[in-house]
Amino acid sequence: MTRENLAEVLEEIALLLELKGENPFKIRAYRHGAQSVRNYDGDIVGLARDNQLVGIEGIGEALREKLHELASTGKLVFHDKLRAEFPAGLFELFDVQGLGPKKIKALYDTLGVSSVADLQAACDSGKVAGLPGFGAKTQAKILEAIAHRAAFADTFLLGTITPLANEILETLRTHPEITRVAICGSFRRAKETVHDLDFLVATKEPALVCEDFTTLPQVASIIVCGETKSAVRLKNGLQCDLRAVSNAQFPFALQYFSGSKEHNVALRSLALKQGLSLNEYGFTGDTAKNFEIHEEADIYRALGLDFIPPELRENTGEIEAAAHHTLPRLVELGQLRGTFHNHTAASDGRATLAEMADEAIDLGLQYLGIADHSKASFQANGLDEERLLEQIEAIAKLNAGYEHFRLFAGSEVDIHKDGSLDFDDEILARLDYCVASVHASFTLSEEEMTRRICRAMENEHVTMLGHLTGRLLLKRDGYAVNHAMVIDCAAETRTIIELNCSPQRLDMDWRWWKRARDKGVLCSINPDAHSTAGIHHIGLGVRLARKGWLRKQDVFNTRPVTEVERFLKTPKAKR
DNA sequence: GCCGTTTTCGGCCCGACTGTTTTCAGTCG
Repeated sequence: MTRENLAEVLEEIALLLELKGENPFKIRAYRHGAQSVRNYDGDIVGLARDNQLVGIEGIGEALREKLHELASTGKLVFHDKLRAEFPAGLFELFDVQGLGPKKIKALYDTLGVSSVADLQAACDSGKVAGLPGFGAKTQAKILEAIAHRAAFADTFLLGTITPLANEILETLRTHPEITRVAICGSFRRAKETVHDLDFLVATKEPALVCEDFTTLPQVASIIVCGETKSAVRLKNGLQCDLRAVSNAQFPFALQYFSGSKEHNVALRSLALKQGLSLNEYGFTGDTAKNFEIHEEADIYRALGLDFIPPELRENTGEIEAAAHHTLPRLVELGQLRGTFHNHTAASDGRATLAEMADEAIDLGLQYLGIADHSKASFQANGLDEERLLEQIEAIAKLNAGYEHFRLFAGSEVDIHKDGSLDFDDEILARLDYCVASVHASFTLSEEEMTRRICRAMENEHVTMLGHLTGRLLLKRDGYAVNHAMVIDCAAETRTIIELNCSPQRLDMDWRWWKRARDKGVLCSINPDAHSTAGIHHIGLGVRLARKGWLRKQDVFNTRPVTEVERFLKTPKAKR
């Protein structure tokens, strides 16, 4: 049972209750509960198992008991009974854009539609258009949505769509009728994956701008186009929404559309307590006139809050911290002085040592850690002892030629199934540092995997732990591992944990960093670069580190080269 | 179903767009 399993069951209950036409607030409570489970920065599964879910926002008595049953027995009778009322295929209908619970229920009740295949057939035969509340246009839109669903994923990696997002942003910036522009939504909050891009513009000509948006060269089809809002599908399947507001409304809309929904609900209820109603256009209420709002920060200030960086807006304690003026000062890209965990052509990278170093120098870094694979990763052309020693020598030679730059000789050493390492201690001792990672035997039990990783961290030469779960976002889940125990072990053994910022990894997950930070565990923002371009992902890494509440002092590679050298020469116990 | 220095009951964010509607329901964010 994982955190995600728990959250998914709650989400599914919410869907089923929607189909039954239950009280919308009850449905929202289940959704909110799922979100709380996903975002909780602790061992939510263990707490649920031990029936210790108290004081967690959004989880009351009923959800506590249900989560306890689920975590301790692996099933939930309430859920099973609910599920038995509807065919399983009905769930996939929620993936079809434009279909919600009411329409799905109508289709099921009248036409017996219980899967996307049924729906396709019902549309093809024209039966859908004849239903009350449906029509020819609805039927055509459903067919279009089914085709889209088959052709594209509906989720994209933050790191891979960032260039496209910025390209559109720059185009909008040049529009003569647009004065301010921003990307909002989960992109701005640095969620690791996003469903769409939300563009916001300030303009005096909203309808014109909305129409122009639908003619961008990247657009494949138009979803909606109204007076102040339009939405399009790009050629790669990504949906982009545009909202057009006035200059005065812009800060409110920026705040509103940046979300998260949970953050906004909390913010609005806080505003209501102060006699203010907040929406995407401004404040209303008796005291609304007292505030001059020009920037987003002014809205937070009006509510007695410090400015909350978008990455933190998940309603996981940021509003309380902003009220008490205890928000962290988050790490910034410009504070990074170097980075570790980079590959070269010696293993499975593309560039040479010198090329990687030159790129790091161009980025303004003071140092770059090389960490090619070790011999057990033969699929990645891992280095054996002899090749590793040659690389150490090559690095020393290059270092002699740099004036204000240094390469660190390291290795991404495989953690064997039993927790032993792929190189002997004598070899590891020759390195400046070492990243230890799991690359095989993914199917161990959670206990075995946790023990395996902790054993590796106990090694004096293991400086940092690589990609904690091995997950590949949108492709495969990480292996089972107890995060809380690994974090505790990292704290005890003074082992750094990597934030692997390769776009498909972003591992360790941002939800765990606050806990790690509070235990005194250091983070290293590592790009796992396999090419010179790959080093640039440290920018993405910083965004995720910020999302994990990390400050400059929590991130090892913000330290200048001299401090890093001193740190690496100090025995782990004294670090 | 959750929550509370207005409340243990009665609230719970709300606006835009579309399509099928003669005034609004459903979906989405």
